[in-house]
Amino acid sequence: MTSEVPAHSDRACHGPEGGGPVTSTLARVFRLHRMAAGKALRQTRLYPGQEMLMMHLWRARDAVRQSELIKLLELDQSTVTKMLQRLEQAGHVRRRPDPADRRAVLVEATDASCALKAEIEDAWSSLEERTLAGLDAAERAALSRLLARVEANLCHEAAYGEGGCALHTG
Amino acid sequence: MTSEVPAHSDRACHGPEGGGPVTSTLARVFRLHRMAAGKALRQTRLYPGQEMLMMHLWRARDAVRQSELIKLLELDQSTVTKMLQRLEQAGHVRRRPDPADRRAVLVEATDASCALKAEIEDAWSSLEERTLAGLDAAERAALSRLLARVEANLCHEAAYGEGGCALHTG
DNA sequence: GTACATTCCTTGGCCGACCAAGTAATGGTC
DNA sequence: GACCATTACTTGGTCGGCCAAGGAATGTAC
Repeated sequence: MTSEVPAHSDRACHGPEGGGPVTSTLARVFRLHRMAAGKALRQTRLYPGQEMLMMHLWRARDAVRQSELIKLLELDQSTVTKMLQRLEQAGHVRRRPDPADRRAVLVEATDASCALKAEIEDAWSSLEERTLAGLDAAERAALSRLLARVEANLCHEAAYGEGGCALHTG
Repeated sequence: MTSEVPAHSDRACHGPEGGGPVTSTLARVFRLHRMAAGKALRQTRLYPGQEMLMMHLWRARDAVRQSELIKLLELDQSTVTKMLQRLEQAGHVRRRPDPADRRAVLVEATDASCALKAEIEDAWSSLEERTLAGLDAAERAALSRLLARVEANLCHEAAYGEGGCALHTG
């Protein structure tokens, strides 16, 4: 017994599984969203995913330890390393060794990158709005809440082998 | 020192969002979900994303044109090409030119791959269930419906965003 | 039937993301 | 001090995913 879901509101673009598993819907939604973000970001010369990192850097006005960044982004170490290498190459980020701990690396946004800040935040909120177009406040809250519960489920799942994801959602 | 869960994260595990976190929640949920899927799939030697392709192939019992597959998966041509090359290399897929149209390529699942079918579908429904754990039927339906609406928004975006839309007031 | 456009697929390049393995510094224990 | 585990980051590899550009067969118009 599965999917007596209505899920028939709109079939503009695709339709393979229609009301099928949330799983595949999730994948499609994410990809569409990422693509839209990528398109919006293209003029800023940032690649999708990098804007997240930069936003963390802008928010923390001081230099941030790379390990802290990794925890915040919940990404693999090596992923962040390579992203930072490219962002540094592009002049958006500066890295220097932490004098207090010679293993660590301190990262900060360059002044040049700050010029992008407003533009990116603008693009983000614009995309957020277009993503949620047609949903009223209650529906948005419901979506947010449901996604948070799903996230908690998956987080718990992931935490079984490792120790990660100290997730809490208000 | 006790070996309890550290859980001394100074900040909650939420991203850099002022008030509308759906966007970043979506990203995290998707990544978590994909990681869980990848872990479940590892024993089958399939990589995350490939199972989607294989499921389409298994569903269509006959050979499928690659272009059809691309439409079904809503992925880039080159992405599918490379996935198929790897799947063929791994023996999960067979490709042959379409005699009726020498541009086209016909793809079908190998018999060997069919051994994975049950296992993968099992893993999928299991993951689906764990993802939605704790949500009752109404909540699942609501989530499905909301995601579908979001998808429609983004789909519309992708279709018309090329140069026509220009409706967001900067 | 020749020229043009379209479709179908491949290649190469790039980035995000993972894992696995390795180096370097730090910390703790004896 | 010497030893070992932990932390912090890097490197190398692989895949999924995109774009851009190309080649080959097909379809269409003139």
